[in-house]
Amino acid sequence: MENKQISERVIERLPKYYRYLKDLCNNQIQRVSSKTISTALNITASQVRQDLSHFGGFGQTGVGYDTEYLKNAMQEILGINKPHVAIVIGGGRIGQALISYKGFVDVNVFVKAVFDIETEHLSTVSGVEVLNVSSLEEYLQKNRVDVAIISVQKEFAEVMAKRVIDAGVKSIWNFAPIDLHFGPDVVCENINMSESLMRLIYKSHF
Amino acid sequence: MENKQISERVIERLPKYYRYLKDLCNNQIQRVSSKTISTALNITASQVRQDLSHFGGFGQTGVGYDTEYLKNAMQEILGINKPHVAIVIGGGRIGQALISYKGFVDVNVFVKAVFDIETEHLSTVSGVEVLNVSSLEEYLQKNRVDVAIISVQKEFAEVMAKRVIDAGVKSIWNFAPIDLHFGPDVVCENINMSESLMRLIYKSHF
DNA sequence: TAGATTGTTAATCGATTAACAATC
DNA sequence: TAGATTGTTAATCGATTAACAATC
Repeated sequence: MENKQISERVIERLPKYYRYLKDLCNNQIQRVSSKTISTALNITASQVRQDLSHFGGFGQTGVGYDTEYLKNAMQEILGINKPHVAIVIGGGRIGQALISYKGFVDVNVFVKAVFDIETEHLSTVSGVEVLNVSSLEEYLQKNRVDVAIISVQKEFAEVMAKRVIDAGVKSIWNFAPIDLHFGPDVVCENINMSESLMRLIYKSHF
Repeated sequence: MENKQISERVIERLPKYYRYLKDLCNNQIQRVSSKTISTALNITASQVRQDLSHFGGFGQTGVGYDTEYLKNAMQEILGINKPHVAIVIGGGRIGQALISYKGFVDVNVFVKAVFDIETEHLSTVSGVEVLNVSSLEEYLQKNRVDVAIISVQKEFAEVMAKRVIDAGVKSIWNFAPIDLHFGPDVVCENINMSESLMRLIYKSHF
């Protein structure tokens, strides 16, 4: 879509802009300045304008930004204006929490199935199929899946990720405590709770 | 403890060093070079040496690092050599998953209690007290708590965080989809799943 | 000894901040 | 018009990388 290379730093802030703009829209606020955005997000106004200018000129000189317009633009930039289909690999505690996670709707993501080696113990959630991992490849052949959510133990994370990638999935959302990296055409985000907790404890020592 | 100001970038890598060193120790590998570490972690050898040198000289010129020694040093630097007590605020799906999360043991963190406005529906986990939020302040007065884990809806996250901070808690691990910031003597790490998912979808558009 | 590798200083690179002309 | 605020260019700052003397 965009072809300029956007730095990871900027990408990190994009969801924050979106979230804030959604708040403003919900509160019927129609205009906002880079200064106001920057204050809310603990960054500088310069940075806000720099970041946004990577994707185009959304504001009006002397006036600011139209919240509704900028919100919609952010939605498109992020790609969450279109629906995405996800499956969950691993139905343990975290997997279970994920399939009933409310936040998916906000970003237009729909979990369609959960896979595990043992399906009996899994409680069903409406709209989410419960399947055995053995049928993973078959499922992926028949169904379009945009995102595979990995919530298995760290020993199995890499091999499960490889299986879905071999079957054509291009996006991995990984909850196992191991950093997954793949080739250039597969994207991955790691939610590493244990690393986050270590950083918290580190920072608390001052 | 340390008084030099360590940049957020370095802090992000500390848990990764620790994890890798633990792996090496488990595999009975006794020595490692900055080059080997850097390859495993997808960074440069220079960076490894720069990072470690912030905390002292752990290696031996011409030889490398003793894995056991460096692992223990990292453990101390991170502060996870000492046990930390945590409580969970919010017994929803994420809260439930957290109280039975195995990863806590690795970082010497122990969840002692979970608080919710409705305690009946909460299944008990051995060693974890189930309590009503109304008794939060009383509990904090009687028990030492190092970390408060916030897993309530975003509307309640800030107010719950404030309550535990007022009661003396200095570290907040926040799972609500809102960035919490506090004064200089309170540290906070946000696990923002919805932001991570947006970044994943953004990156998948190339 | 020769090769390997550290810790540190200097050079480079990239990201953040400041400044300002354009303009509503 | 005067004040506000954008988008962009230039200046600054900080983090990463390179280089190398020290030394095992």
